[in-house]
Order: sequence, then C-alpha cells, then structure tokens
Amino acid sequence: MRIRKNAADRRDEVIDATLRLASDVGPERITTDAIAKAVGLSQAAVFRHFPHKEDIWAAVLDWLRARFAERWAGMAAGETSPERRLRAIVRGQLEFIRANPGLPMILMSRELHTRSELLRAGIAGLMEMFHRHLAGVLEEGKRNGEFAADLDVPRAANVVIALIQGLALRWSLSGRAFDIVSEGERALDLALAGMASRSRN
Amino acid sequence: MRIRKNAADRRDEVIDATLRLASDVGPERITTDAIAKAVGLSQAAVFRHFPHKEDIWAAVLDWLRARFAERWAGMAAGETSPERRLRAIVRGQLEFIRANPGLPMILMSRELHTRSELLRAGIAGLMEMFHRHLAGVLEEGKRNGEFAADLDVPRAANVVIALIQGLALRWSLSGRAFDIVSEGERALDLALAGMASRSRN
DNA sequence: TATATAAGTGAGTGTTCACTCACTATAGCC
DNA sequence: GGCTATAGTGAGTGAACACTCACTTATATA
Repeated sequence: MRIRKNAADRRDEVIDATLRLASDVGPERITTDAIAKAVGLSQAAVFRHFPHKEDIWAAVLDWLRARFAERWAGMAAGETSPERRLRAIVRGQLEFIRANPGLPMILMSRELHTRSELLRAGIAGLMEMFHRHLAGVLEEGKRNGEFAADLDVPRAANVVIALIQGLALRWSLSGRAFDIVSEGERALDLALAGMASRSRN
Repeated sequence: MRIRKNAADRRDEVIDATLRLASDVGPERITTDAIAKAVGLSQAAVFRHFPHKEDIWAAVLDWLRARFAERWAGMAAGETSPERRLRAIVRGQLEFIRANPGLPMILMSRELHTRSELLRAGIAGLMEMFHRHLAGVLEEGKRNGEFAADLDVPRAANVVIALIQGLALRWSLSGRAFDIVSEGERALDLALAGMASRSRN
C-alpha cells in the first residue's frame, strides 16, 4: 500500500537519511536509490522532492547550518571564562560529530567541493562560521590574560579547527575505534599547554 | 604513429599521472580514461600494465612508501636536537605535500579506504610509519628534557599528525591559497609552545 | 631476415547512475 | 461523493565507467 506524506516531512526524511548514509558509505557513494530505500520510497519519488541530487546536499548543508547556530546560541550562555568557553565549544563540536558521524565526511568531501560551486560555498560558509566563533572566544581570552598576549588569534583558531578535523578524519577512517570526545579534549589540552618543557624559557 | 615503451616505464608514467590527477580532480574521480589520456595511451592499453584499477592505486601507495623511507633516512642524519629534528620532519612532510598535492587527497580518501581492504591497509600502513617516526623523536626529546617530562608521546604524535592533516585539508579545499609549509611551521610553533598565557601556573 | 613476444588499438559489454515520463492513487476540500 | 492537487510508481534513457577481446604492429634476438 502506498503511504503518502506531505512534502515537508519527506524532505526531512531524505535529509536525515542522507546524513546517516554519509557516515556509512561516504558522501560520494550515496546514490539516489540508496536514499530512496532508506526512506521507503521508489527512486523516482526522490525527484518529486528534490529536482536534482545537488539540491539534497544543499538542504543537508542548510540543516547543518541551522543546527550549528542553535547549539552555539545555547552554549554561549553557559560557561564563564573564555578558556572554559573554548573547551565547551570544542567539546560541543566533538559531541555533535559523534552524534552525526557523517558530518566530517561531508565537510571533507572533495566530491561535494568540486561538483558544484553552490555546495563548495555552503561548506566554506560553515567553516567560516566556526572560525569566527572560535576567534571571538580566543580574542576575549587574550584580552582577559588567559591566553598569550601575543597570540595570533586567526591562526590559533585555524589550529583548533585543524586539530578537530585531523582527529575526525582519523576517527572516521579508523571505523570510529576510539572516543572522539575524550581524545579531542586531551588533544586540546596539549595544544593549550604546549608540548615543550616548561622549564625552558 | 604508435610509440612503444617497455612495461616498467609505462607503469611509472601511469603512477605519475595518477598522482598528478589526484590533486586536480580528486582520487575518486580519476578514470582509467583520464589516466590513459594523461599518459598518451588508449584506455584499453592501461589494462595491459595493470589488470585492475585497484592495482594502480596499490602501485601509487608503494611508490609513496618508498619515497617516505628515502626522505626520512636522508633526514635523520641532519639535525641535532630532537626538537629541531621534529621541526625538520614536519617541514619535510609539508614540503612533500606541497610538491605532491595529491598525497593528502589520497590519504584522506574514503573512497580508497572502503573500496578495497588492500588499499585501506596500505594507507593505514603509511600513517603508522609516520606515527612511529614522530613518536621516536618525541620520546628522545622527552628523555632529553626538551619536551615535557609527562608528555603522552603517542597522543602527541597524533596531535602533530592531526595538525598536518587538518592543515592539508584546508589547503586542498582552499585551492592551495596559502603556503602550506610556512603556515604549518607557525601551527607547530603554537602546538609546541601552547596557546595559554605563560604567566599562569 | 624471420619469428616470437609483448605493447598497443578500436570497438565493444555489462553495470551503475542521475534523471524523465506517462500514468495511478490518495488526501483534503467543496 | 466527486474533484483537484500532488505524492507516488514502473519502466524507461543516456551517459560514464571498468574491463574484454580479436586483432595489429614494433622490437629483440636466434
């Protein structure tokens, strides 16, 4: 029997299935047929809701953007000191990745980057959002004295992002063989404190 | 006119072309036809030299493994202190990436990881080689007093790798819009010295 | 110089994929 | 209960792709 739902619900189901499939097989190998099966539709029906496959990805990016905004807005209220805020942001991002393992695969996908300028810009936009968010907290901590007075804020934000992405990459490729959240917190500790011996200089 | 070369030369040409194409279009979008055109052969001729496409990737990984071994053997002789050695290793790796922009795309490719267990193991092996190499130097520096006495060496090595990979990712996706070598050296400075203010604790 | 061997080719094949189209069934409204 | 708008379908289509095959041509050496 044919189950008929309204368009908005189906769109959400497709977005959801796509995110889940992204972590299972990788974004480049998601086919419209796989999405259809995951949602319980015929392949042709997918194209009722999204005229082109690219439009599915655009919707996924919109969904992610909305989630990020939500999370960061909620989180800003909590912690007091900039360093604690930074840790909370990183932890939050890692928890989000743990809950949505497809996310890093999407952000890192060369496929999505090169197939369409729209998607490239969308992904770059997400990363910029995060960079600005981090830079704001780092700047505060620098004024505050919690971070080094001569800290190069934009570069430090990039270092934090690189840490998260490098970690997420290893996590994904290892088949999620370790806990990305606790491992990420340790990595951040190292980056904040430094590896060099404290006795020198 | 038909140009005929011996098999070994053709294999090298194919490996070379594949590495170059990996940076241009990404590993997952390299077709045997594109490789054939790059080398100046018909598509069918590619299969004279490699029975399956997977074999081309295996050969590329072998080539990379040999290059790494070469470089690291040559480099060990140079620098004196562990910290300088670490910096030299990272710099060397970044220079290698700059010269072979396809490398990070290959190492990060989910496609290659999931399509074949042989390739997955090959890539994991390359990363392990690098991890061991870094851990050795960090261990030395820890004994030496240049690095923190309580440094968690394997984790620190992972942090360095994450930094390089995260940086390489941003570099690739940005269309190589900055100098990965100098940017990487600054990032390493930050990770070694730490971001937190020195006045605290 | 004849011959064997190996490098090369054009023209396929089967599969996978995004996307189309003519048609059908259902929900919501009058 | 009948009508309309729209979610849904099965059966395509054409393009891209890895890989095959029967056949050709160049090279090394007996």
